[in-house]
Amino acid sequence: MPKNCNFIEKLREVGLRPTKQRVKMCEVLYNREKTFHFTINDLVKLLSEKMNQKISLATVYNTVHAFEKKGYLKEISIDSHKSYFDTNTSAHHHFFDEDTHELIDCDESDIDKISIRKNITGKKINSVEVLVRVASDNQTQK
Amino acid sequence: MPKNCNFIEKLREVGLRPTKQRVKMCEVLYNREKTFHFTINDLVKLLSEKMNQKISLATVYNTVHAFEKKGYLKEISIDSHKSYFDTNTSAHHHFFDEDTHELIDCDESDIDKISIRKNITGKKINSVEVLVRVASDNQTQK
DNA sequence: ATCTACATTATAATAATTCTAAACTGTTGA
DNA sequence: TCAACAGTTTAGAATTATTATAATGTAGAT
Ligand SMILES: [Mn+2]
Ligand SMILES: [Mn+2]
Ligand SMILES: [Zn+2]
Ligand SMILES: [Zn+2]
Repeated sequence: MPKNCNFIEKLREVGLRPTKQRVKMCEVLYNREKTFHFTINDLVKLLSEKMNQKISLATVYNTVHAFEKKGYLKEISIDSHKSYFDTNTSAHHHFFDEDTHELIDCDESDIDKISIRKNITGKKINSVEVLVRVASDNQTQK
Repeated sequence: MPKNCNFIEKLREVGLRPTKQRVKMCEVLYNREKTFHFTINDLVKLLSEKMNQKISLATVYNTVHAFEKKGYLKEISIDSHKSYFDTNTSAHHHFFDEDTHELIDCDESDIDKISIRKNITGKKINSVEVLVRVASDNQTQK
């Protein structure tokens, strides 16, 4: 989603009422250069601290899920104990930094197309995603 | 872990006291032909219903995490809302059936080795795992 | 048999998420 | 323009998964 676009229009296009809470959340999520990976907690903090916007927690959850359903956000499973969301809704792979708990997008050139030779009868493949877990390289005892 | 092995010995080997709760959990987890993928709830149900073994929920959590730390179990992140564990602790890929919420192991021949061309300075790769989400193929409107 | 460190248990506490029901607001069309 | 309605927000309660607490029990050693 480009910078400075009209979030009111965007929301209307998918049938979401452009309430001020939703518009503010769009600003936080999409007025940025790069993909944003976040937890609900990250988002609540950004809204209250950086944006000075008091939004009830229930609304943050509701809105995130509304955005997810409309294709504005994608949920990423990295850690069974917390939900991560991604403003990059296309199919893509991730690095996960186990030290900082940060997600990093891969692009096409980082990982070759995965070829799946297994087939499950009656089932179709919905997605194929790779997760590369990394951590600091601290056994350099030269 | 092979069938009918001596769980008491196995537990001692890694420094876990073979209490009756732990041995019973070993039986449920490892006396089976194939890899077992489960949630804590699945395991509690099996213990109480099938094995007629009353074990406190805290013990099930404690023991699962003790087994995880000792390399008897591996946690799998599939769904941010629930923890899945796997008796197959080797590096391997999965299919996840979104209809039944079942995990299926891939073997070597199912997916080629993944080549990672991205490098993050100061970080080493801990694991590379693929998750293939599948669901029933219901758009056969011939 | 006794001792001690570790394990189990019931229960309370915490954390993430969802529900509820009342108040509020964007949109529509008279 | 503005009443009416449907959809939205909200505070707070409820629910669910998980972890902590502290008393009791037990495996393994002597
Ligand atoms: Mn969710
Ligand atoms: Mn866990
Ligand atoms: Zn991403
Ligand atoms: Zn597995």
